Amino acid sequence: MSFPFNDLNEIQQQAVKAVNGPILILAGAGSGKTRTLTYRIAYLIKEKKVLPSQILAVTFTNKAANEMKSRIAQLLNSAVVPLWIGTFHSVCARILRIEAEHAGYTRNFTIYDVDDQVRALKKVLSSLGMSQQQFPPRLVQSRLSRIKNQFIYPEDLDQTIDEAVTDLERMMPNIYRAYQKYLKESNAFDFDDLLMKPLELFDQFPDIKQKYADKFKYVMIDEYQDTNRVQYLFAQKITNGHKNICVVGDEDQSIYGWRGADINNILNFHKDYPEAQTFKLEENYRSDRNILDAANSVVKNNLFRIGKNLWTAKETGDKIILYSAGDEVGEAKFIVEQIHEEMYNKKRSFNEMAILYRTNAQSRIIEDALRRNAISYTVVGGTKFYDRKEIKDLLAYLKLIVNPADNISLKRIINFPLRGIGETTVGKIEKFSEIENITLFAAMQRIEEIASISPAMKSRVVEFVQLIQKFIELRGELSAEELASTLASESGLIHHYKSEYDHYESETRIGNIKELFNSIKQFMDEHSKDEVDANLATYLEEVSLLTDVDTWNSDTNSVTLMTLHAAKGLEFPVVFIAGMVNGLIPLERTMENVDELEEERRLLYVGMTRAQKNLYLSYANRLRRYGNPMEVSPSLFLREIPNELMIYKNGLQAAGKGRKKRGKNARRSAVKSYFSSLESQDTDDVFYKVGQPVYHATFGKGKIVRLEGSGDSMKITVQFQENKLIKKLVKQYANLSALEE
DNA sequence: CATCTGCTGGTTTTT
DNA sequence: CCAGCAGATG
Repeated sequence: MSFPFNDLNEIQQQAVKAVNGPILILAGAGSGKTRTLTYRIAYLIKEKKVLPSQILAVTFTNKAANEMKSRIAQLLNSAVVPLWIGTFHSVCARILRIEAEHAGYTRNFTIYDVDDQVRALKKVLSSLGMSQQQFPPRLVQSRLSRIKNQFIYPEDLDQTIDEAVTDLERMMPNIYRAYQKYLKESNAFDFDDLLMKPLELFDQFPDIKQKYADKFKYVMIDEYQDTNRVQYLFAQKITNGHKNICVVGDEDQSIYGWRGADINNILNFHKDYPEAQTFKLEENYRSDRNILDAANSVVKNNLFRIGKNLWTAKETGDKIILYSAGDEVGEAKFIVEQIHEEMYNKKRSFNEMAILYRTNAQSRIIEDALRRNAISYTVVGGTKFYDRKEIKDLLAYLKLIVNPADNISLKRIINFPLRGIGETTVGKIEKFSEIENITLFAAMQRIEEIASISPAMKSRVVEFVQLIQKFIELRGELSAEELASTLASESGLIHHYKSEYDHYESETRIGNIKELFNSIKQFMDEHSKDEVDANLATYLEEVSLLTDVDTWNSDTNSVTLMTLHAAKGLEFPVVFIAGMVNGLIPLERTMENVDELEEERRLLYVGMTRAQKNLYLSYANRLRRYGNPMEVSPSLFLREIPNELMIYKNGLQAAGKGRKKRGKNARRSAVKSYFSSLESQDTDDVFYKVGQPVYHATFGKGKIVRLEGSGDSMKITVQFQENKLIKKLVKQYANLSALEE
C-alpha cells in the first residue's frame, strides 16, 4: 500500500515531505495540524526508513500524544511504535528516570505538584526564620516557578539583589537555594525541575547531551507558541547538530504567557534558523464561515502577530447568537434552553456540545441549572479524581514506599489516620534529621536516639516505621495493585473512611480508593507490552503529570464544561462561551497591559474556533462576586465582531426581580437595538468599533484602528487621513463623532 | 494531642 | 460566599 497522501491537501503534503532541516508549520485553528504532524511521523518511518526510536514528538497533552500514537500505529499497520511521544514534562521525566544518578537523585524520585511545593516552601521558609505573613508561600511558589521556567539559577539571581525592590526579591536567592536543597534531600523534583534538570545535566555532562542529540534524529514540537524558555532551550540543544527540528504552532493561539510561555519562540523561529522552510496551513476544516469570520475579526485586532488568512470552503452557516441576561442564573437558563433546542430540533446529542468559561468558579451556577434540568454533564478540571483527599492520602503512602526520602509525603501521612503522633513530635524528629543530615524517615528509624521523646511516643513511631518498612519489602513480592490494596487496609485508611463518615460518603470514598486500584492495574496491563517500565514509580509519575483533559472521555454522552484554556485543541459542533463581560473576558487585571489583553483576545479566539456549526456567546449584566452583586459591562471584544454575523437576544425582562429596580430603564434597553444594549450605562460607546470612520475637530477625518479599556477612560487610537497621523485619544476628552462609511 | 470555632481574604488560566 | 487556618478548649 502506498502512502496515503490523498488524505492531505497540497500544503500539508509539502510539510509532510519536507523532512530535513528546520521546518516551521504555521497552522491556523482547525487546519489539520495534528493530522499533518501524524502523517509526517508515519512518513518518516515508512517512506524514509527512519527508526521510530530516533523520533521525538512533543505534544501539549498526554491525550494528544496517545491519540497521535495510535493513529500512527494505524497508518503503519503495527501494534506498537516505539517512538518517544509525550508532553515536555513526561519526556523530561523519562530522561530523568534514566539519568537521575548524575543529578544526585535516585530513579525512584517523586514528582511534587503545586500543593507539595507549597508545603516544602513552608518548611523552608520557617527554617530560614521567615514569616509566612511577610512571604506568602503561594506567592513565593509562583515567583519561583516563573524564575525556573526561564532557566535562571540561584547564582544568576544573586546579581539582581542590588536592584531588588522588595524583601522577597532580596531573599529569593536564599529561598531558592534552600528549597532546591530540600527537594534534593527528598529525592523529589517539582514540575519545573522536570524541565530544568535535563538541561542542567546537558550543560554539566556534554556526553549526556550528545547521547540524546544522537538518539533523536528528528524532533517535532506541537503548540510551539506555548513553549517557555526552558522548553525552547531543550529543543535547541537536542537538535543543534542536525537541525531536524519541526515546530508547529499558531501565534494566535498562544495563551500561556502567564506561565512563562514566550510567543517570541515562534515569532522568531526564522531568526534562529534563517534557512528554515515555512508552511502555512490556512484552510480551516472545522467551522462554518460565519464563525470563522467572527473569530478572525476579533483576533485581527492584535498588533503582535504574524498574520494569516484563515479561510474555509464550508457554508456560511448559522449566525452567532449573542445573549444578554440580567444575572448569571438567567444566563445559565438561556444555555439550558439552547441545549434543549439543539437536542430536540437539531437532534444533537449532549457530547456534541461544550460550555466554555474563563474561570473554573463560573461552572457552579451553570452546573446547578444543568442538574435541575436533568442534562448530564462532565466538568473537565476543577476537582480532579487524583486531587481527592482519599486518593492523595493513598498516593502519599505509595510515594513514600517507592521513595522513602519523600519528606512531604511522609509528613502528610505520618499522623493520618490518626496514630497520636502530633506536630510537636514531628518537629522533634525533623530537628534531629537536620542535625544528623538525614531524611525524616531515616530519623524515625533512629527514634531511640532522640532523648526528648517519651517511650510511649517512641513505640507509636516504631510501629509506623515497621508498617512502611514491611511494605517496602513487600514491593518485590506483590503486584502493584495488591500492594496498594493491602496497604489501604493495613494503614488503617479503609477503616478510617468506613468509620468516620456517614454511609453515603464512606461509600463514595472507598469507591474512589477501589477505583485507584483499578487504575493501577490498568496502567500495568497497558504498559506491560511497551518499552516504558511498568512499575509503581512510573505509575505515580503518570498520575502526577496527567492534565485535566487527559482523563476526559469524549464519548460519554454528556455536555462538556471546561475553561477556555482546557479547550485548546478540541472541537465541538456546538459551543457556548459564557461570561462575556469585562472582568472575565478579558479578565479584570489584564485590561491595563497590552500584552495581557492581547492574550485574552487570543483566548477568546481559541474558544470561538472550537465551534463547528453553532456558537453562542452570553453574558450577565450583573454578577455575584464574593457574595455581593455587581454591575458589569459586556466584553469589549464583542464590539470587534461585525454585527451582521450575530443575532442579538435580550433576556433582561425574563431575568426578573433583580432588574426591576431599574424599571423603565431596563425595559427601554430591552427593546433597544443590539448596539446600544451592549452598553449598560446607556452611553454611545457602541459606535467605537475598530474600522469606524470618525471626525475630529482638529485632526479631521480618520479611522479607529484600536481600542483599549472601556468606559470614559477608554483609549481610542485613530489613524487620521490628512497627514497619516496616528493619535491615541482618551474617550472622555476626544470629542469624536461618527461618520458614515 | 485532638477538635472546635471564628475570622480573613481571595478568583485567573495549568504542567 | 466559602475554604482554609490560627488560636482556644477539651
